[in-house]
Amino acid sequence: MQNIQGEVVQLEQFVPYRMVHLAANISLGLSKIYKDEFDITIAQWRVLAQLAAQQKLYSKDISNITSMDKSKVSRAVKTLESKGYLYKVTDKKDNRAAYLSLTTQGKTLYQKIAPKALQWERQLIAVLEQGEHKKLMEILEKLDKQVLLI
Amino acid sequence: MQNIQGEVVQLEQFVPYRMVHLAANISLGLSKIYKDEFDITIAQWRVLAQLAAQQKLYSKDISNITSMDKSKVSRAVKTLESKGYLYKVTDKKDNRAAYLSLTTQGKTLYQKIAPKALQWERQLIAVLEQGEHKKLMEILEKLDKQVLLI
DNA sequence: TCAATATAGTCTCATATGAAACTATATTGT
DNA sequence: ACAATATAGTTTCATATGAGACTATATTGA
Repeated sequence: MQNIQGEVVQLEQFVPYRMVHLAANISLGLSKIYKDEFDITIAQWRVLAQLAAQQKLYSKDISNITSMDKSKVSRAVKTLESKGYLYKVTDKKDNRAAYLSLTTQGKTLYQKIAPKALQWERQLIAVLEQGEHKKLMEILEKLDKQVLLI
Repeated sequence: MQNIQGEVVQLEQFVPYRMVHLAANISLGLSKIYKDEFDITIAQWRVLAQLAAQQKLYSKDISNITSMDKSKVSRAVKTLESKGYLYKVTDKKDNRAAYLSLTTQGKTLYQKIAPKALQWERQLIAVLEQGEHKKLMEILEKLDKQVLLI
């Protein structure tokens, strides 16, 4: 039986692995808040958060901004609408498209979730030293741009 | 209609979102290599990589190390076995368990994938400045530990 | 000893997923 | 004008997923 020759991927030192692994754990931890306390999926939360930041977006915009595919956005929007958290208004200039906006109920939901999400984030980054948070954001920014070019 | 009051989550500045978003893009980019060129899923690749680093692991070990649940590992192992990339040997001390090892064919596959994976990683981190790679790994390490405590 | 409990790994089931087909509408080029 | 093409958003379909049931085996404690 031959031994492994040539280059070896040490998964613990392999950036993609570490990144994906950490993200999965973050996603799992944070989604507990959405799911257990508010019965909201991560996709739904993202739509909610985008609309909280900017009223009147097309589904397409949300899809572009968040990199979620349009099926996923469509489903999240449908559920949020059925629960009364958002409403659609067909664009008069283009009958295929519809602007999405949060209802009062949707904004209220957002206001309940947002502080808890931020609190969770604070607990997470509490472990970082002075300046590391900013450094992390810079690095993520760079990698975000780079990954699209590979 | 009320405006959004209180704390607002700026998704672009929200560490969990940025992390998960980047990881999804990394995963997508890298998986193209496994999938298109070698017809291997990410889960299968992880099993392969763990066994390349350390022959003779239980499925349970791989599950623990990689944080993949046991169903996922079981399925990945089953497929890799059916393709002749690994084999099982029942543990004589415990008939429930089996050691997994790569076949020669499995090692060869690994040797083909590993350099491409590393090359992909090099392209990714090429965008980082001096010292940022190391800094990133330190931060990921800290966050990894912290996320389990929240 | 042997009943109760724990564990390794597989399988089932209900749900989530993305790709691509599809519907309806809009835009472009001749 | 109108045929060809493009786009917004929904739906379908085949596959992937995790939770938990399940089988077989091992360990613990009375």
